[in-house]
Amino acid sequence: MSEIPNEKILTKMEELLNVASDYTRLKILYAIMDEDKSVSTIIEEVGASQSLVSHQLKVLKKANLVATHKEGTKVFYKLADEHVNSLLRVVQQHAEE
Amino acid sequence: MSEIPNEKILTKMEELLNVASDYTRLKILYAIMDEDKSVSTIIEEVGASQSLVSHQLKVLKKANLVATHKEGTKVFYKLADEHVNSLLRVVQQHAEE
DNA sequence: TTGAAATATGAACAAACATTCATATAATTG
DNA sequence: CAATTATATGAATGTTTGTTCATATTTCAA
Repeated sequence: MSEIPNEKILTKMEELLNVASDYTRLKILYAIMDEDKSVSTIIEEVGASQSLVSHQLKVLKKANLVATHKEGTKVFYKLADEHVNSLLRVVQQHAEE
Repeated sequence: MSEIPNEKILTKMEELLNVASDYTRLKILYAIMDEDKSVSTIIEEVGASQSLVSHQLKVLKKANLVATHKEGTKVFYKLADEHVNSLLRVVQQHAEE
């Protein structure tokens, strides 16, 4: 029997889903799925404005979906863990049918 | 290499995630995870108002996350397919760590 | 140190959304 | 039919949120 999870878990789930449920952020997540990339590269590949990408990267970071490291003036982003991958795969499969 | 999915797929993914990313709707989805239940039962188990549950059931139905059948005056809701289960499982696992 | 390149931040605004309250519709029973 | 139970709908509202524009910060090179 799958009971309804407690409030804390549900709120966390809501947060993760909320952060993932945006067109621009989804694109960003896919862009850095295989290898980490600099913000400028992400901007190119996603095709959104510098400001928008930066704002959304901040949202993703705050929710711990992505991690960063710096190299000179560049900042590289990558997926934080494997759960994000799994999530995207499940959702994509659903969307493709 | 995982390319960024096309616009149509991304929009569908965004929609699914959006619909799933709400506290009340998450509770509803869990309530009907194992067996279909009538609206009144869902209201009890979820602990939200009649109107709210009804509104959110409509959202879930429109997005094809749930399916219904009628018995007399009662309407029973169940999860539409296995993807919804998988999604909830993946997200819950992420939230529990 | 001046300039340029890369990234972040803040304000502003329209659009989307969750919830409530009141009311409507549908089915059943007496 | 009248009354009751179960569910749906619509309007109203306060809040959240995605996006843009303008500006700030950081790092490095000349």
